[in-house]
Amino acid sequence: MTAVAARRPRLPTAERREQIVVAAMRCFAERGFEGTTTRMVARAAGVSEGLIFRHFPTKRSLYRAIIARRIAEAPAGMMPAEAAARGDDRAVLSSIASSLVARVSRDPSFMRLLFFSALEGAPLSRMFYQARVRRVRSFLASYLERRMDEGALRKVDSTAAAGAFMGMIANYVQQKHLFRVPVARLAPDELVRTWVDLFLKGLSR
Amino acid sequence: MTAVAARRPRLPTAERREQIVVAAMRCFAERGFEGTTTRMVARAAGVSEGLIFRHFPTKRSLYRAIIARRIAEAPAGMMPAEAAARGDDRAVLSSIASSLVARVSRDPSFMRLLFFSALEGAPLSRMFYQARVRRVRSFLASYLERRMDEGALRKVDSTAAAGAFMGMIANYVQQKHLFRVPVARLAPDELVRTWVDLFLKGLSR
DNA sequence: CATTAATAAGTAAATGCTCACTCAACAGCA
DNA sequence: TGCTGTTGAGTGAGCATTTACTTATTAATG
Repeated sequence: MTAVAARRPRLPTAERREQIVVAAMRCFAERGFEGTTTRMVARAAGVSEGLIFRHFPTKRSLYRAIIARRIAEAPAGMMPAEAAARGDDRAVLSSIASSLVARVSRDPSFMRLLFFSALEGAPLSRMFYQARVRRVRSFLASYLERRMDEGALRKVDSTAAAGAFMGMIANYVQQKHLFRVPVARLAPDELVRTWVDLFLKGLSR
Repeated sequence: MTAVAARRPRLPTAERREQIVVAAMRCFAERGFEGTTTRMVARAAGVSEGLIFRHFPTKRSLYRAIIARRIAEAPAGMMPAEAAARGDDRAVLSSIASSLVARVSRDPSFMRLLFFSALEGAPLSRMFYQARVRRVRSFLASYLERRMDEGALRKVDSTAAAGAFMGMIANYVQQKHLFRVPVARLAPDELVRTWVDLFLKGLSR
């Protein structure tokens, strides 16, 4: 974990900065802003505490850099345009659900960071939420709305419906990776199918 | 907020303890364990910092006392036994949903505390979760299972189904009271109806 | 291609401040 | 008067941040 400096590993600014950001991300995701000390970050990055402040003026600015970077990442697979274009409800919903489950399983620190930032009231937390959670729901809501207009699904409030679907998934990943409680007998792909079936049947005419 | 001491208000132990606990609950819910200082708690309770340590040996023990107390509270209305007994699906689901929404609206600090404790890895956080979240879901899962056995609902994994329903609600209250983003066009009771309709139709045979 | 001046990367050790926690003294009540 | 709830002034530890300094890399010059 700790990249111990094997004798003076002088790095160019960008690389070192990257290294610090990566280490800090792990720390902040694990213990939150208040729960993380600059000493911990330095240890995790394998550098001296002072160096952190050469790259970032304050601890808070390091935190901001991390959130900003995660905001910038693209939510790949969670807005399946093709499936949406051809009106394949099942594919749209499955894609959203399974890519969300997969993404969080691969990197739970992301979700932890999201929740920490919301709870601790970081200034960027709203943007964080908008960029990474809201957008997917809006995409789904628009899609559902269109399908309702086409008469393929029964009419209900599209935002509420999209929220309901996202909630099924969110609840699962939260329990699994945030509360870390045993969560379901079903395998992830069976769960996804269950959600999609339930939801589509619920919206059928 | 700060109950300023109007000249030496000597209180019996139990009362003073209560007062400290209540103030500390607000603080910890707002900023988490790491983000709260004993000074803040003292201010909020209107007592000196020293007094806190006469009633609780450590900051952590105060935190534990709070979590323990919240574990002990009963989740009123969220396990509607009568409606369940007479097999009124709509009443069971509506009752769970609307009492959860109402409870969190009335006291959002509860949910914040739950999430903080999970993220910060408080020792009691698992019990907290079990007592207050898991139990309701288990209740619902058993109910659904029974109704499936009776042939009133189609057969799906009851735990997954219960989780899906709870997720719809949880997602909503989280967005509203934790992320504090604008969340739905619908009024709470309309939302509840939408969830229940969607879910029951999804489980119909 | 040396030599060296300038700069960038790095650190250890301070700095002042805040934290959780303690304690001697005091004030209200039986 | 003795008991106890209460205070406010401590205390050392640990925090984010700064400083003063060392060492590696680059660039310019003869």
